[in-house]
Amino acid sequence: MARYNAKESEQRWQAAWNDDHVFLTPTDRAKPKCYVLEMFPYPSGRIHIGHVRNYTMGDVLARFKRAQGFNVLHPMGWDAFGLPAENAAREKHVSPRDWTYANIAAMKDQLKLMGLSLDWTREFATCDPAYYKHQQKLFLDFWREGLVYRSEADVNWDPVDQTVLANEQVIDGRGWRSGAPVERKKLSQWFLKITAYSDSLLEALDTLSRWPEKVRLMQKNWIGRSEGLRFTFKLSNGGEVEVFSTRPDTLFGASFVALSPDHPLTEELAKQGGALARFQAECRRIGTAEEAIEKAEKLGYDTGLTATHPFDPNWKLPVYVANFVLMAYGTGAIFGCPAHDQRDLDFVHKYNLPVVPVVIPEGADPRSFDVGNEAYVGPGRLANSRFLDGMTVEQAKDEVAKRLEAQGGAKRTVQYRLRDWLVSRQRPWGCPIPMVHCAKCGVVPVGESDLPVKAPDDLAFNVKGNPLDAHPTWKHTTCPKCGGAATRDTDTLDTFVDSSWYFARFCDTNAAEPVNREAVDYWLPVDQYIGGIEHAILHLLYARFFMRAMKKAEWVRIEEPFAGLFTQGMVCHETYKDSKGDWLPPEAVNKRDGGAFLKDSHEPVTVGPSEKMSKSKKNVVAPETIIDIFGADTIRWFMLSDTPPERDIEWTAEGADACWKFVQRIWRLASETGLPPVGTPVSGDHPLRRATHRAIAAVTEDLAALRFNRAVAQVYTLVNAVGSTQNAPPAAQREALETLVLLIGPMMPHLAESCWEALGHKPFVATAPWPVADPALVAEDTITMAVQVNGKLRGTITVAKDCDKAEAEKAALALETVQRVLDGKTPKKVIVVPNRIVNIVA
RNA sequence: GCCCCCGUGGCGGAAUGGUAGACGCGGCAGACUCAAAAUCUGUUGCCUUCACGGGCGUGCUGGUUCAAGUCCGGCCGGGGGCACCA
Repeated sequence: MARYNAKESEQRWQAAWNDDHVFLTPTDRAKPKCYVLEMFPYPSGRIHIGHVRNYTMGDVLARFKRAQGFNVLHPMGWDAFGLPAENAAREKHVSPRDWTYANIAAMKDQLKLMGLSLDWTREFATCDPAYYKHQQKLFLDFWREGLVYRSEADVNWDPVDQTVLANEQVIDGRGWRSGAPVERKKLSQWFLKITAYSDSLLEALDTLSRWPEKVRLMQKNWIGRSEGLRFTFKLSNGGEVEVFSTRPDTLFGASFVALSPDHPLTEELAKQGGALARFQAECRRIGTAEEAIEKAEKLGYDTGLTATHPFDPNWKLPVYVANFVLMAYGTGAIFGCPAHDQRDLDFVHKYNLPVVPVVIPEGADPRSFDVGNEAYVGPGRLANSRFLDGMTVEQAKDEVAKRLEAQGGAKRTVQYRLRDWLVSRQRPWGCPIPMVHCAKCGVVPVGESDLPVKAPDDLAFNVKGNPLDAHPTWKHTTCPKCGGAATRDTDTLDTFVDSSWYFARFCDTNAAEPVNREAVDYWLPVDQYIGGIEHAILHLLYARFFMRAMKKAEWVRIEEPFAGLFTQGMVCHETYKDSKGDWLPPEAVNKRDGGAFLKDSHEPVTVGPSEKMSKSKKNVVAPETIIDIFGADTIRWFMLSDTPPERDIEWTAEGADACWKFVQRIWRLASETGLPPVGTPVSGDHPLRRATHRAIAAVTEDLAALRFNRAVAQVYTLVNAVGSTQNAPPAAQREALETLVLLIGPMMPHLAESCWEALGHKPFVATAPWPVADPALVAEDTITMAVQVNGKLRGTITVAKDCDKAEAEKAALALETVQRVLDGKTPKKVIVVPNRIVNIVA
């Protein structure tokens, strides 16, 4: 019997699927739909093993749903704008476009080796003008709907990438791509009004039942809703200042008012120059980097002004400018209550201001309660607070709000941490912002008939700043409104805009408008989205916002783009170092006799922990290499086996060998001769038939729940059953083997086709219906029940399914082991859980 | 600092409160072979026993329950998210 030739088989079946258009998206609307999507890749030029894991999972699901009779949409495209193309352009003197499309071609070839059931006719790249044309249209729609605005603001400036970043793209005070500490700059920039949907984005999280709890929680924290009160303090200079507080109950514990260094009032006071202006500059210099914040002392500048306590005209509070007050949150001004806020407490210790506890924990004495160095933030009763004394925190909050609202100038509000999405990027390889700046008319949108606004091809990349801005002619245009001379906006959109709606475009990639409404109504939302956890906030929040904005612009009717979300784990590998401490690639290492050695010199190698595959640690394996050795099915099987899909998986050579052996084992079973012909009726009740139908039920359930590792285990169980019942009736053997092939179809599609053919069937498994389990063969008719005495296992009994309790009890008590332990005593109590357990309490 | 998740054999991991360790890797023993590879069979949590058997076992510790890996409290360890957000 010939060994299974994966390479030959895989090429053959990939060609056959392609020739027969097996994976084209159905156009009928009669069947239920299932939209399966994996996060589309950035075209770096090579697929890495993380892609393989991601796309294998998606492909299994797509094939499984197709077999179950769904109309499946399973497309692929390219998130193609971005900085690496510009860097390549600068270093290799190629155009970003040529570089990107060459990478796409190379990656597509590699992806095709995996045998993914994708509809390639829907492929597009976000850098195609045919795509971003519609994105520009959406931008203009959003502008019309009031969801786009331009504003001068403090922005996060990445000094390495020479561009601004959104808040979500600043990780620990550093640029998400460059890793450079982010600087603050004041620039006029484009924003998308994501905060218009703060509440909706927050509340709808509860409806996303098929999202990981973790991701929902991360988004919830990111949006950061808090309820509080806005109210004003009158100032000694005749002005007033509005503050925001979530703890208005602590108002009688106030000891200062603090303004942000960027507060308009601070600006005004600093105009006179001098110490305050210097203080202000100092605060700005420190920036937003994590280390800076960690080390930065709470610093204040006493303005000399005082603020009048809203409940006591004779009570004056000092007004400081403080470095820890953020202009972007609340009103940019606060009142400080040191006893019940750690930050305020640190501040007053420095400036010797009073600390008056006003919330006293249950059981403590109000006269002697002292917070010491740790602010008390727990519940309790109000004290030292005049008319609030004795109230709970909640009652006091309410009372203060009521009274201040009555006095005027106060308002209960909800405050969010979420900021608007800054989408301007000073980069040329992106979607140009379709706006024109006219001296006479101001900002004017480009006419829709003039879309797409395309960037020129002849960009110079050796310039400082944005090559688009530096281009000699491109930005000069005429005003769409008055026809006079005007300039184009030279910023491009954040590439996260590109990925915020691509899944909607996939529904009809030929649509003349941004989307085909009929197609999106049918296909959206995406039923199962699969990708990395690293997009938990950025991409997934932006896409949720985009759906809402597109709904407002009447392109879609839904608000949530992804009904199901799955975040898969990373692929890891052991790390290796030689005696000099330099990293070694896995292929240079030979593992034997419990040790690891260099392949050529037999020098011992230090084996380090398994870590995410990365170039710097050299612990990478190239997908194309392992596909070349084992074939795609082996790699796919590895990616699905053993480790639950949401966890990190470790790639090992032994594991790959084992998967390869299993491929051969299935091939040996399926290519056996001596089976009755296709269509031989099978009936009766044989253990092999039971194993077969139990496998159908279990694999079906596990695949539907994306428990691929368990589905794999169930397949092994069936294979073991086939192997150990060689004397089963031939028809039952055929049934078992055919079932096996159908069950592995989504996971090892090429092997399945070859086996299907060997079993005498016509192609394709890919279009064959999913097997259905016979309930009569899945159900057990005899049950093994555990018998415990005082919770300790003493034996088992075999009884008829659903036998009555008395019968089970009698059988259990009859066990010799039970009798020995009971030693003649009568049990106090016997608990019988039908079909499960008998517990005898002695 | 705040919030969240996870701790099960040598390893990856199973287990609606009901026989802990399914399935796989690795190990051990055997068959086939001149030999090896490949394949097949058996075995494999720990301790104890010639054996039958017995005891102990899901990070530690208390609790709820006839019954706890699973539920609740406290601790220890690992990972992640947010972080001057008033």
